Amino acid sequence: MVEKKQAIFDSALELINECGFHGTSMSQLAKHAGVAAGTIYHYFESKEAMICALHTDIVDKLLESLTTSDDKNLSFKERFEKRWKCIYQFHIDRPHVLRFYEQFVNSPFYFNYPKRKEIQLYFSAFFQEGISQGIIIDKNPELISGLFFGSVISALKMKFYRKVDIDGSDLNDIIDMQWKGMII
Amino acid sequence: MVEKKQAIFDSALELINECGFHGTSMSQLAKHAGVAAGTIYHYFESKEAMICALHTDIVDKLLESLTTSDDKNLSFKERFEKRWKCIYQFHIDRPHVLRFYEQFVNSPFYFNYPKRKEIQLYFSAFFQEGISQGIIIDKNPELISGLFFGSVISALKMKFYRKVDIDGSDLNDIIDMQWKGMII
DNA sequence: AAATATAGATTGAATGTTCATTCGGTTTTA
DNA sequence: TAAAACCGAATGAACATTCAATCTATATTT
Repeated sequence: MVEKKQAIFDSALELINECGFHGTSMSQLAKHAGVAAGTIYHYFESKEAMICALHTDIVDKLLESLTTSDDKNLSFKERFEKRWKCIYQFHIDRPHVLRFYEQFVNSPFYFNYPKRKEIQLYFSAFFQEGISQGIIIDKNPELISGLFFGSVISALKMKFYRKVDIDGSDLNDIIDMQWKGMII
Repeated sequence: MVEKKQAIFDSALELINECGFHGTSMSQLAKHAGVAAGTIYHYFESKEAMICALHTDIVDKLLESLTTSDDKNLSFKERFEKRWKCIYQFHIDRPHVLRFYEQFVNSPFYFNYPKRKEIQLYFSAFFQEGISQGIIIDKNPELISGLFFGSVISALKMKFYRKVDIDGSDLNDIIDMQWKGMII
């Protein structure tokens, strides 16, 4: 059943957010998700496999969200803005994701993890378009996209971790700053 | 003896970098550092206390490095550039710090952790200077400094995690992009 | 200068707890 | 009625931490 799997994912996000990567045990997780410990192992081979599956699930949802909201008829600047806000909103809607995601991508698990390339390529391709159109500065698109993604994460960390009050006009300021730096 | 303490810190960085935050046990750490398990508990109350002390040690070293390299006679742009490069170089010189640092600041440990404010204030104050001088855009300096720090971290992650080749001219490009976004 | 005392540093085997994982059995679903 | 989903107590390994004993270095006494 998909519901139990999702309950496990949701609980994992909540518990990891609160107790950290370590600090979250499988029995805790089972209890919180309302399933037996054995059930988790019916769906996932191990704790590590569950965590990797959760990460994949999140990345898939984010990429889908980005793809459906993208509109090639808009100007590149508008697409840039939309993309930035899409990632931001994704996390606002799922406030437990950020900590999990950041813990995961900074863990040695992540090294040699295939999903990594997918999201990287997705962003690089977008900025390559901008470079080809002569709008974005002609620098390594991997670099550009890394800084772009990083600026969303920075903003989210300020909001979630540091409780810096960020309103809609602040968001536009941040996006503008990022844009100004990247255009020719 | 200070050497044993430093050996424990160095080993912790190395092991956490390789095996993650969890995945690094105290017996492993003791063995790697060439001390007995009990010795670690002579210096630190617990594993968590050791990790917090390690973080404090790193932040202190970074702030000292920033303070000694700062020169108020230089132009604000030059100071901006120097500051960016100082953080970058700090990590290049200590390649095991980044993973540990990022794991730590994204863990729930970090919430309500006094050292956090110190580094935040240090950066905010710098950008407040720039704003007062009419050089930096008049936005919340916490926001500005968060994005500044974030851009260094993004660059470092690309270098260390994604093995993106970043040379000296790339660094200047990244700093330039960041600068262009932040000036009036 | 030698002998002794003292405190702090260091050891590592022992402890009790917690953990990820298993598996024989039960319930649900198709 | 068979297969798949689910349960949760049981298991053994790994873990953080402790502590009584030993060592080291320095201070104090003879």
